[in-house]
Amino acid sequence: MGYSIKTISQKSGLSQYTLRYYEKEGVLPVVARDENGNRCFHDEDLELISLICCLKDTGMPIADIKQFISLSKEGHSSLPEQRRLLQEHKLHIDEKIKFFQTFAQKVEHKIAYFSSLEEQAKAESK
Amino acid sequence: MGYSIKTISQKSGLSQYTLRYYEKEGVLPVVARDENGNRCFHDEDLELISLICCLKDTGMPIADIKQFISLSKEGHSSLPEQRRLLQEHKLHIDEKIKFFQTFAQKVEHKIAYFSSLEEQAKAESK
DNA sequence: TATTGACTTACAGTTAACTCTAAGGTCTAC
DNA sequence: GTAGACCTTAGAGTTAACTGTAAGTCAATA
Repeated sequence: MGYSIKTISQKSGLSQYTLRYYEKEGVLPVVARDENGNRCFHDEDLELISLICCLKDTGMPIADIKQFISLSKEGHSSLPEQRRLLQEHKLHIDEKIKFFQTFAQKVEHKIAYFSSLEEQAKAESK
Repeated sequence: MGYSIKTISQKSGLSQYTLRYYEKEGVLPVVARDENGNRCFHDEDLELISLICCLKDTGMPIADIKQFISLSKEGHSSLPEQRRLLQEHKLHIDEKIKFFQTFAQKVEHKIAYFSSLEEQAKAESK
């Protein structure tokens, strides 16, 4: 009946410190507690944490994630706004992918250039 | 005969603060000076700055960029090592692209889910 | 000649995102 | 009944990467 912070830390890859920090900052919604006052995570929390990690790892600042999460507490009326935020972020990710692809090419060219310099140096040393 | 720090700031998109900071930290090699002691950038610098931005924007920490740049001062003998670092980073970028593509899909699914919830809410309110 | 503007330095301050410490509560096993 | 593992909080400290400030130099212009 619920997961400890240790378990969630292992499952999510976030440290216990980070999980507490996220809750305190409102990046995570307030987590349920057991009879001893210890955090008691559920599957929905884990799912939300997975989404949060996804947003974070694709470059969304935690202040923005916080805003997104605070909307999800407001129920149905905030669905369009939540969707809008995700769509905006999706554009961001797509841009980043293009950007990364361009830069992967650039780095590849640079690598080829270094290879050619090495060949040249080898030829000269003969 | 050389660009001022202001010009380079405009061309590179890095602030003057950042350019000075990069030079001080060894992220940029030492920049030439004019007769007044002012920085005097050249096209090679601009090219190198462009590579540095590329590495930075694809997630290389500036400590690593610094290491890469310090190698380029050592001439031909360090070419293979420079190439190795770039190749390693290229793998990193490729991984990130895959990761981002996966997450773009995940976010897209979430958007679709929100849309369906909105439809449902609309239907219920009728 | 005085002021304006662009530059210089050294160094202090800021921001985001953790990360750790200290002091303490609760449960289980020996 | 105490040792050890787990949890709690408040708040301090850390790290990377800037960003800003203060005090000063220099050259061109009103």
